[in-house]
Amino acid sequence: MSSSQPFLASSPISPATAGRRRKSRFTYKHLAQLALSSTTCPLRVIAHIDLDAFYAQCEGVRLGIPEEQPLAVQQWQGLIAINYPARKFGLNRHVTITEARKLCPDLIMQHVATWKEGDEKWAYHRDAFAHIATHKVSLDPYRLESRRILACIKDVLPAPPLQRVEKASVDEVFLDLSAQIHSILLERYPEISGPAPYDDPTEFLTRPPTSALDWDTDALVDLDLSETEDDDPDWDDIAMLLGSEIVRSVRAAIRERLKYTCSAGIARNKMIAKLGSAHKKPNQQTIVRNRAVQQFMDAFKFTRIRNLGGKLGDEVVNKFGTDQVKELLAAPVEQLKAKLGDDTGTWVYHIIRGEDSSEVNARTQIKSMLSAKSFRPTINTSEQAVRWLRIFVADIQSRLVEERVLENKRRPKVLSLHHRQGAQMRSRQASIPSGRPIDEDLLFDIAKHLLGQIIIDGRAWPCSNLQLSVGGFEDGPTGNRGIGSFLVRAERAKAMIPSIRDADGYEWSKVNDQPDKRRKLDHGAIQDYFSGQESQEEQHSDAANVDNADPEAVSLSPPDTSSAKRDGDEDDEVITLDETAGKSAGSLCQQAPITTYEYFCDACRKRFPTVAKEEHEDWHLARELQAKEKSICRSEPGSDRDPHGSAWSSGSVKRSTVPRAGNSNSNSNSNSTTTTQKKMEKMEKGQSRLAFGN
DNA sequence: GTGGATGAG
DNA sequence: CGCTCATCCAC
Repeated sequence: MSSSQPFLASSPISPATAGRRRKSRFTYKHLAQLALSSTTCPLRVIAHIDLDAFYAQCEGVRLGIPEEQPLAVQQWQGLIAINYPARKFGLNRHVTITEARKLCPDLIMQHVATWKEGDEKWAYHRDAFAHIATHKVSLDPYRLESRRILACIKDVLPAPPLQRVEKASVDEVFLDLSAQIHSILLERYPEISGPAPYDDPTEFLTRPPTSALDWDTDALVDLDLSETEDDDPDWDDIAMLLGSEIVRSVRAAIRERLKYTCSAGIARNKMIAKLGSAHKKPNQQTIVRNRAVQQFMDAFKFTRIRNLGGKLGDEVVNKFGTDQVKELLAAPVEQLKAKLGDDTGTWVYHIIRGEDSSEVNARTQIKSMLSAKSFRPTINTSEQAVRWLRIFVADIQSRLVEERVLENKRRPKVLSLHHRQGAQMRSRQASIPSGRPIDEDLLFDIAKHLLGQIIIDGRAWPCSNLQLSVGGFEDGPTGNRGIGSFLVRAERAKAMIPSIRDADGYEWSKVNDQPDKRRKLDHGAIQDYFSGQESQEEQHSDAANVDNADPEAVSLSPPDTSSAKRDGDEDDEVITLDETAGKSAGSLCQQAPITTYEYFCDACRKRFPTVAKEEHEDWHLARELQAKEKSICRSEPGSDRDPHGSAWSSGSVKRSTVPRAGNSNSNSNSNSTTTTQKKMEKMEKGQSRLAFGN
């Protein structure tokens, strides 16, 4: 119904010749894993989208500057973003503004917005550098644009859980396209949509129709040893191609609706997708097919890989005398483990082979918020510092307002103040009392108190940097809305009626200490729930009434065989719910405690699993914002105006817990890091050799 | 929980 | 560079 799939119409693959000369390398089980966005599925498709010179584009769009015009974003004396036309003149981030002007006399340098003491809002000020002593930078305009873009992306993609979007930074997102692609595959290729022969999920699929794949497009298929290769496409190639179609449509929407260009990478995991998006930069997308992965990686310095860009990367370079992936490939895993520690060594071994099973985290709520200032001439009195605290508080408060107004009433629990004196960094934090609303005075008082503490136990002056931050966000006390309180209620339900536990595959006991696993389970459950419910129309008007379970609703769930039918047995990698799913969905609607599983979306007039609530509501918010978008005229090029669009939640960056070196430099404490170990285990077990080309 | 360190953009 | 944000870990 409302889950739009715009790409079904234009298949680049001609189904004409249905070649079935051989079997696919993939099985029905792999296909089922795809529907679940399993991180070990060899058919998985991940995209990384990266806005081109984002800050510069923001200013260009805001000011209505022609795209070919060289443009840079200035922050005090430096340039923090340079658009592509300007880069042709050899400009980079480290040139000063005078050097820049010399290299490119035509360059426009727009200074970022700033806050001024006493102001209620940031603004674009002329001659900002003159005010460095009294203003602080504000990146709010870019956060706001980032939100609009994220909303646009969420709008063009189908509703969750087919959609999975992770905001990775202000100008980057990851998409897990697996589930969506799965649904497209089933529709386009009925021959694989049926049950497996003999109901055996280990049966291989038939080959896809073997006409020439139209890898065409500006989207680039990349790096292919071609010649010697088996040119027959398999389902992973089809999946990538569909992924590329989706990404192209996402980029087109961003371009048309918001005027931004971006680059993208499409590949089998996050790491490669990200390398892919950086491969051809402005306004292009790159597909890295599975069979091209190693070749693609070979060309890189491994220091380009995430988590290897810092000290860990240096350490590896020093210990192995190279920074090339190609050369490090020769190092046996034992040697890597010996020199880097078991966990890090194993991780490096896999990552340079293109293996990365980190998941795309579907959440986008902010976890902390920070306002900071480096003092060019240092400051020397607490009076000065206090004045800056006031500004920080105003900044943070205004951002909190945006967050909370349109979001699920979350509020920060702790306030912390960091202080730097020379090389010395110190910080103190305090909890924000709950109960009363947060306002500037409250935050300001706490901040002053923290400053007092810092000043007391240490020589504080001269101070070269101050940062005030809030964190420990949690759902507001009023909100029965939100995961947090859901968990509380769920725990209570569990204690009272243990028998309902596990009926549907949830592991209640691990909810609190194992967020990652929890997340994974959630998705399997959600997936099945949705597919089982598909065409149900219900007419509750209030989520609170669900426990009155109208008997009619019980019939909601003949689990849709197309996607919910999964084998169970041996492999615990697959989330298997098969018949249990049907049963539990039924029982969900009969017993009182189920309320904790569900909420009712008024807009959709449907029930959804509570675990999907945040995501679902987020999606609605995105759509609302999009609707508004369409009727908004952009603000005029004037330079002293705030371009304040409506704010929408967004925000958080749920970074995957990635194996970083547990040991770090001084390899004294080279133990610990169990998360790495888990990752490795998962990887070894799941990552199929099928993932590689022949 | 707190404060420092690291890594990312 | 300057400003954010996130995660991990020893304490």
